[in-house]
Order: sequence, then structure tokens, then C-alpha cells
Amino acid sequence: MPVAAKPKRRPAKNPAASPKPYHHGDLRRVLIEAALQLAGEGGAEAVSVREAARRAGVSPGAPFRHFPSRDALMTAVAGEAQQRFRAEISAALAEVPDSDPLARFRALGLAYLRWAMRNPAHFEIISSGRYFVHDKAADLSRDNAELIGLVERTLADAFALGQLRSGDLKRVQIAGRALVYGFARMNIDGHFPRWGIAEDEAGATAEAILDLFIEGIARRPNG
Amino acid sequence: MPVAAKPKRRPAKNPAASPKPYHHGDLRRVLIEAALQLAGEGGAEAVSVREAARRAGVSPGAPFRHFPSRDALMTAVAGEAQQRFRAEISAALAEVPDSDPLARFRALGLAYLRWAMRNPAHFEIISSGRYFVHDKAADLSRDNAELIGLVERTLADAFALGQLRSGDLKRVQIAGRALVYGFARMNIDGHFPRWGIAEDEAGATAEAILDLFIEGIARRPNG
DNA sequence: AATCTTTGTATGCGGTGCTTACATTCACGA
DNA sequence: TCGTGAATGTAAGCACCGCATACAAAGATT
Repeated sequence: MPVAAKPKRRPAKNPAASPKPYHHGDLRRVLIEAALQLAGEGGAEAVSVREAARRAGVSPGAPFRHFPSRDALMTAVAGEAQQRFRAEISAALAEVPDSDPLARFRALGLAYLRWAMRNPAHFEIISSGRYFVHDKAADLSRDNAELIGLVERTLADAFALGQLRSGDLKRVQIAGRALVYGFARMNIDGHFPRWGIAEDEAGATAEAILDLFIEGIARRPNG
Repeated sequence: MPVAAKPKRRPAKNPAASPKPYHHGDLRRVLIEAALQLAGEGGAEAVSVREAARRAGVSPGAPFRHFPSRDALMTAVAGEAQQRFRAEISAALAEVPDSDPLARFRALGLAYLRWAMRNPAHFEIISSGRYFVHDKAADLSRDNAELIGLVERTLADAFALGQLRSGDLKRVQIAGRALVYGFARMNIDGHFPRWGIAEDEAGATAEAILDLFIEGIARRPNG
């Protein structure tokens, strides 16, 4: 199949050549982007190597030059998604002063929930542990450990300032994590209709349960 | 392929005939059982129609006489699993008197968590909303609605007896659900190693966070 | 300019869910 | 009692998937 008028390829790598060149340019990046898009459209399960290749305009085997397996692609996708997730959390934390750790804790939880509500499929890829092997993704694990450490310090600060009722911080942290993770997953897994929570109510409900939790762990002046 | 000595089939339906008869007997039941077993071994995703058929000693197309799709099979599997789930909860509730609704609430949460810890794959099939369409499974939905109603009444009773701090029962209920669901899913999704929770600690941790939550919503005599 | 490495294509294997056409057995009614 | 139709199995094949191998094209290096 002779390609129409092979354009002799300019020496410098100028990607403006109209008939698509043999080499893609940055296929790796494009594949990750396509996978993110696929996930956003049809859920995390809808991501397939072949379809990502199709969208990149490339043969079904090409992606395997960049990712040895589907899981490897998903790991890269998870890395990109987690980066965005962390960025949102950092932005939210930047608006709350260090002097009020409990407020920071709340802001963190809120940012977590908001991002998870808006990017359910991406959140699932990051957290479900079904799309890549966490042990192999050192960056992701380290990043996640940092987040855990941040929460730990925040809670410790809050307790030191007398904002918390109980000193069992690990228990508080795990419970808090379970709460937000559970709410995020209830959204992903389609539980909200069964609970009479409309789509536009999800944000308010998220805030409500987070506040309930915080009221539960906070020191209260009177009964 | 002449089957060895076709045994003339006794008139009455006696399944003791050793060379396997053309008709299976109760393929539907056996397929559900095989699927439950497959899920228990390799997670919910490991369930395939072909493998279930293989284990039932039947051709790959045979299951489709009983289930129009894989999802239909999974719906039946979910029905069976949910029945067992509800049985465990009912058993736990039977041991706590009606006079202490908050204790009943706790027992319910504990039974929920225990079953989810012991049957992660089955729990996932029931609750993930990825293996069957909930709208089509009227029995499951009704059953689930009953459970929600039970929790609602329990909380209302607790509030009436002055056991609760807040009267916003819907919020309490959703938060409680998110908590236990999140913890159960953290187990399924492999989050516990990252949180330093060993397998034999999961039960104790589950109890701990449930108690933290209950302490948070309970009326306390002194600050 | 020649060669090596990278990155694409072509092709094919085994797995999956699902469909259609056909075979066998059961159950019911004349 | 015996046909006949309904129920339930098999066989074969489709499209899709992840993935491996062999080959071709383009860049990079010397």
C-alpha cells in the first residue's frame, strides 16, 4: 500500500507534516490522555488498549512499545490522575491557615470528596487496586504515603491544640478515610439513587456527613 | 460419539444414572454455585460464563439457556449472596433486645462489617453495581430498601429514647453507611496493607471505627 | 554514509460474551 | 401408549479483548 507522496521528511523534527508520519511524536502521552478520556466516558472498565490505540490513530500493537501490559498503561493513567487529585487538595489546603488544624482537616476531606465526585472514573482507577499493582508503582505509593502523613500531622496538631476529643489518632484517621472513601465509592457504584440523593445534592450531602463526623470527633464545650 | 451403553433411562427421574445424562438436572443452581465459588477464589472479576460452564461439565453455550447474559447470571449470584448477607444480619439482630436501639444499630454495623470482611468478593458483587443492573433486580432492590428502612426505624427509636445527639437521622444514616461501606471496600480494594492493618487486625479495627462513630453520634452526659 | 536502536505495522493465538442452528430428552395430551 | 412440542443441551462461529512475534520504517550515532 503506497502512501500518497511520501514527503521526504524534513530533517528537523517538525510535527506539522500533514500526512501522518510513521513515528507518532508522543504516543505515550497521547495514549494516557486517550485512556483518561475513555475512563471519563464509560468508566474505568471501558479502557482498552485497542481502543486507546484506535483513538491515537495507531495500530493495536503499538501501545505495547510504551507499556508492557494494560496494567502498565493503567498505572501511568493512575499516576496522571493522582497528580491532578493531589493538586486539588493542595490548592484547597493553601486557603486554610496552619493555625486551625481541624479546619484544614475539613478542607482536605472536602477537596477529596469534591474531586472524587467530579472524576469518579479517575478516582476509581487510582484507588480500586484493580487496575494496577500498587507495589510496583513506587511513585504512587510514596505520594499516597505523603498524604497519609499529612493527615496524621494535621490530626496531631489538632489534638495538641485541644480541638479533638479522643487521642486515638490512628482510629480517627482510619474512620475518616473510610467515611470519605465510602462516600466516594457509593457515588461510583451507583448507590445514591437508592438513597434518594440526586446528583446536584451529592456535594451538599458530602459536606453534611463530613461535618457530622467532625462534630463527632471534636471536643465540645457542653454535652 | 456413542455414549457407552446408553442405559435406557429409567422412567422416573432418578439422577443416580452414572453416565451423565443429556439434561443436567439443575444446571441453573449449579452455575450459580460455581460462580460464587469462582468469585471466592479469584475475586468477582474472575467469574466467567465459560468457566462456570466448564465447572458444571457443560458446553460453553449451555448457561445461556438459563441466563440471557453474564449480567443475568451475576444478578442471580448477587441474589444468593445477598440472602446470606441478610441472614447474618438478622441473626446478629436477634441477640439484641428492642429496648436498646443504639446497641441494635451497633450490632447491625458489626454484622455488616464481619460479613463483608469474610466474603469480600460476594460483598463486591452485591454492592458494586458493576455486575448487574439494580433496576432490573426488583427482589434485590426491595430487600435493600427493607434494610434501609430497618436502619431508619432503629435510629428513630434511638433518638426517641434520647440516645442520639442529633435529630438529623438521614445524615446519620448516610454517614454510617458510608463508613461501613468504605471500610468494607478498603478491604476489597487492598488498602489495608498501606494503612498498616494486618489481616487479623481488620476485625478489631472495624469494631474500633464503628465505636468511634457511635460515640460521635451518641448523646454524652459530660463534654 | 553505514549501522544500530527505537518505534511503528502485520499477523496470529487464546480468552471472553453472545448468537444461531441443530440435537436430544422430557412432559403432556390425544 | 404414543406423538409431538417445549425445554435444554451441543456445535460452530462472530466480534472483541490482551498480548506475542516477525518485520518495516524512521531517527540517532558513529
